[in-house]
Amino acid sequence: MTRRYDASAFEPAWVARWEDEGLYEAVEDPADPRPRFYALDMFPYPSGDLHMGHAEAFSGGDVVARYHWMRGDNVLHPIGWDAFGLPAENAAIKRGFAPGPWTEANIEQQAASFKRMGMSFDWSRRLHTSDPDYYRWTQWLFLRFFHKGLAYRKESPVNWCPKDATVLANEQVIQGACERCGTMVERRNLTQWFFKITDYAQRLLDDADELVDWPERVLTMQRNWIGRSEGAEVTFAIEETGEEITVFTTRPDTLWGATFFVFAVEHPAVRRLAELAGTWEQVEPLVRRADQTSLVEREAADTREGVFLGVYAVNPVNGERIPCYAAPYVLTGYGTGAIMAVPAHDQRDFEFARRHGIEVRVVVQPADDDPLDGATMTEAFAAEGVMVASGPFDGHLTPASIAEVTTWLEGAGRGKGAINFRLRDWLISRQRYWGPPIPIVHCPTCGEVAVPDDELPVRLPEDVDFQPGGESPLARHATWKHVACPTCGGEAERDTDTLDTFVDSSWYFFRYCSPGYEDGPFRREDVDRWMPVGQYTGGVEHAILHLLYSRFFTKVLYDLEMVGFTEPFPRLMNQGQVIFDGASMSKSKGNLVEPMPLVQRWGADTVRLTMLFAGPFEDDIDWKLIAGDPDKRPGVHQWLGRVFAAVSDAVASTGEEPEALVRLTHKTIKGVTEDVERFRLNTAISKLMVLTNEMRTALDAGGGARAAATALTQMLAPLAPFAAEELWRVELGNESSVHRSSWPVFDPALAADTSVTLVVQVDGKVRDKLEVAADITETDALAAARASDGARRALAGLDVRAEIVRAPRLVNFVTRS
RNA sequence: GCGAGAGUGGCGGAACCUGGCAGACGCGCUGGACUUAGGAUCCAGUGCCCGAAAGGGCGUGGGAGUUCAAAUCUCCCCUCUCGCACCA
Repeated sequence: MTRRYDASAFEPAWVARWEDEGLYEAVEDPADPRPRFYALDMFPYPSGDLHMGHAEAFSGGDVVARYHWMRGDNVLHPIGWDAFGLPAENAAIKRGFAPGPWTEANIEQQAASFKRMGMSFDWSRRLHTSDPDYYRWTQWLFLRFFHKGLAYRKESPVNWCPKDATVLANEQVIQGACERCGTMVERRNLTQWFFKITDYAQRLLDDADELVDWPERVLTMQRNWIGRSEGAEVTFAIEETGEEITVFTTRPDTLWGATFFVFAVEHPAVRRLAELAGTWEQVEPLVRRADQTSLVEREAADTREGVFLGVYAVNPVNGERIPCYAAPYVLTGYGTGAIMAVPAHDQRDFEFARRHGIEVRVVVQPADDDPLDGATMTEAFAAEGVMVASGPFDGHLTPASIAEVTTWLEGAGRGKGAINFRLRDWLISRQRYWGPPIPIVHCPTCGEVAVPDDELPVRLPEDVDFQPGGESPLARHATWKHVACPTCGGEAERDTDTLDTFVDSSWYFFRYCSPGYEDGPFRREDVDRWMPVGQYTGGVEHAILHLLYSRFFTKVLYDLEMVGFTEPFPRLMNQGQVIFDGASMSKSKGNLVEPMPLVQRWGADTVRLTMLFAGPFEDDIDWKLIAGDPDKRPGVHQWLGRVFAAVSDAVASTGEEPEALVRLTHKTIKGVTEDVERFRLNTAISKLMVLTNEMRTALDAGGGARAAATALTQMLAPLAPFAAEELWRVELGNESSVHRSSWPVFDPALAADTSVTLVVQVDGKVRDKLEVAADITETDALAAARASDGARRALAGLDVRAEIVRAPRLVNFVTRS
């Protein structure tokens, strides 16, 4: 009987049945001979129900996990929630709830939605980062960093979001605005906790070369973020005080062209030097303004502003005295916060020099062009050339001379080769409630003291006014912070800041390997058995933040001998964003489309297929363009209807399976396998559609299609797990799940065509097409082509000068010379 | 400005890795069949132009090049998206 497709009739039942059968639990038995495969999805924030982006990302990840099960792997496909942090906390406060219960409620909702969508998660390993059993180990790991000198506290200018009332990491500031709320970030001098990620800058950069299965754009973003520059450090002396100020430059070959010297306005020497020289009155307004304006305002401001400090620096290569300025265009966080300025060969210095009437001295001339004149040039010359007016280096060619000058500086004790990174240390403390308390006690006599491991977790109190307000809510609690110093027993105070959410999410994938482990964050044997992750799937918005931090964590844990590898995610897949009519979806815009109502109406398989068939997984999906009329039946739903009809008819069919269908079945297995391996799910689905159409043709002609139906159902299983299971067990009559069946294999002999289309061209234009045997000889192919109607017509009256024969695909007659 | 990626029908996209039938598959649209009038289903057509048809011409952002042959390889240009953005 032809079976009608009605998803609601069986999808919920399979959810329950799969759970009863424990179908998706990873097997821990070390004696299990199957290869292990760790399919990891970036865990979600519980800030509401699932959105369309989750539907796409997790559908893709689920295909990978299910495919690997069918390939015979022992698959670990866990799920958890990134439950701490600003997104959840802000959403809860906005709605008048406490973050904890609100987060829990969302998690339950998302969990139910994931199950309804047919995600093959191993629920026994579920974790929440806000659970004390989890954040205990987040704190424990923080202390390992602390003891190793990789977690430290310092006062420095930091990013402050006035709306969220907390500091932010550099990575959380997007174009000068808070990553979360979009408010312009301010700069404040505060004492904060940092992770010393800069110690790992070179390794993060070097190991990126190994990540060949990462999207190129993500690697590029990470490399740019780390921002390595090679150059030299050169020490200048301040004439008036004799103090030495070191600068970093990538162009030591232009040292002889330095005609002024610039300090960042925040540089600690600025005030002292200005007061000494009696210029503080002129300098102070600039310093104060830079301190108070937001980063964006500062960048948009007069870019070549600056004030003469009244003192002079001595150029170590020629003893020349050059004026010192303070200017906002020199950044305090990069290099040493002071620069030598070479206006002839740096555009920024050039503009500053012209503005302030400073000499522009050319020390590199273009090799094959008219010589430059510093007095008249209109822009800096940064290209390669010949060094001039540079003492012992006159005539040397740059950039080769950079290394020569560096060596010479080192020999003369005036400088040394140096490497600088753009990457800054990771600011991890937050003045907010919803995160793991930093497990440190501040003691007046002992200083910063680690909370002993056996006193972890330092629990987050629940009786707290968690409204943000400039200091951490934990500081406002009446009693929480008062403790005895673990070292001396005297009166002391807990650190009242909490850890950045990204600390929680930098190690969760290790915890999945040892769920519930009580003697540490994870067992090394477990982690080394499952990891590195076989396939990591998630959004490109984490290209820098989460992925860089997780790589950093893994390297630190490697150095602590807690894991046996240095890269956690060798294979990364980023799904594109789901947008609507060119804009991001949001409730305020009224263009939010949520997956669960669609699941209710059309079924989970339809939602999964819609996302996966829309285009390449890594491309953005514009819902407005793919969805069509919301009241019309989606195309993939119609296809599933045809699949149900074809498979059920095939079961009832008694005829012989036609050769063309057998052949197509094997070709499809070959093609779909390749597509799934390469994550090309849109084309995998299209190939299954073609097979479905061919089955229909065969059945309508009275033929059989049972083998095709079996293969189609199995290949459908990772993509549309409910429909495939229903067909597999009910229509095809199998006892056990299609999701534990073996992925079909193709017979190469049957996957190859016996006859192919021979294209006949004249001068590269198609003039005829012939069906020929796949093993046709070149001679026969040429003869057949020559005899074809199309060729005869097109060649009439023309001389054939050459015949290109590529049997069995093509023959091209060339008539032109 | 620097870096990365992308430009193919009315739409999403396929073919690009490996040069050889451009437009698979689906949506939409047009015409038809059927009917218990349904979220139907099925059949046919659907790049553009000329033509009744046969057939022909044009066609993958633009321009050059390599080649018997270019969406595909090379170079230049244009446009768009994303990321970074005074990083010395």
